[in-house]
Amino acid sequence: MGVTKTHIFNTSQNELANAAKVLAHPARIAILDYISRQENCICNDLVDVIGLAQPTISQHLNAIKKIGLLKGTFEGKNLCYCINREKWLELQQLFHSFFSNINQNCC
Amino acid sequence: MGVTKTHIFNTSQNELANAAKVLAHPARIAILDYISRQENCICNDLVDVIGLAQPTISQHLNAIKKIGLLKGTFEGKNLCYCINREKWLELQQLFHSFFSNINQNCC
DNA sequence: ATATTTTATCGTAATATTGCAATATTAAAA
DNA sequence: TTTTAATATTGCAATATTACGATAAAATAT
Repeated sequence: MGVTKTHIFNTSQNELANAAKVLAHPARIAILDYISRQENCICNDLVDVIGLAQPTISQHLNAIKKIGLLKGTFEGKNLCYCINREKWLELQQLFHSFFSNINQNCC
Repeated sequence: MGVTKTHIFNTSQNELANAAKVLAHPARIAILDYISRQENCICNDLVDVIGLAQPTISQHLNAIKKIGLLKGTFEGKNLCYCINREKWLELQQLFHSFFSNINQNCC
């Protein structure tokens, strides 16, 4: 026990939950905030900007990457993290419809 | 170690992360989905509808309650869970502005 | 008053997340 | 080729989350 029973929920419920999980840590919010403020792609001031150790930042970036929210070059020194706009809009839409499809005639 | 360093992040980052944390489990999405489909307040078919044990549902409800997303009567048999619309709209706005404030001129 | 029904809490086990030091890997620079 | 700089991976410790059986509490019904 202690493991989420994903199989008893439908795809869109799991999808939204997984997306929310990525946003469920202030470091990842801060990382996305920071990347969004850059005109160009960032390389990595993230460790300095955020204030967490490099391996920790790397793990958070990986979590963000895993759901496809980042694109760019991920090899070597000149790597370049960017928001994947398509995925971004997709998630925006996902959250939007979740928040919109609530019955307003309650209580 | 192993504990989130909330103090190094700002209020709105922590706020959004905490809201996302509530949505970061399919059971809680399913619960909110279900409540939203009811014209009236629900009492508790949730255990049957969702398919998790009663203590587990109770815990999930508590997590949703804790950030103020539910209102109603919480005592006794005739209890009544409802979406707190004010908080709901607040969260909707929170996510909306997060998704909107992303720089589109990247990569 | 005594069931009955409904929800909450406690205790516990399994798993997941967070964080970092140490180390490995990778690619550019010297 | 050897540094050097940047990122990834590994291993581990601390904490959080998820889930449920057992039990308690609370309110209605009998």
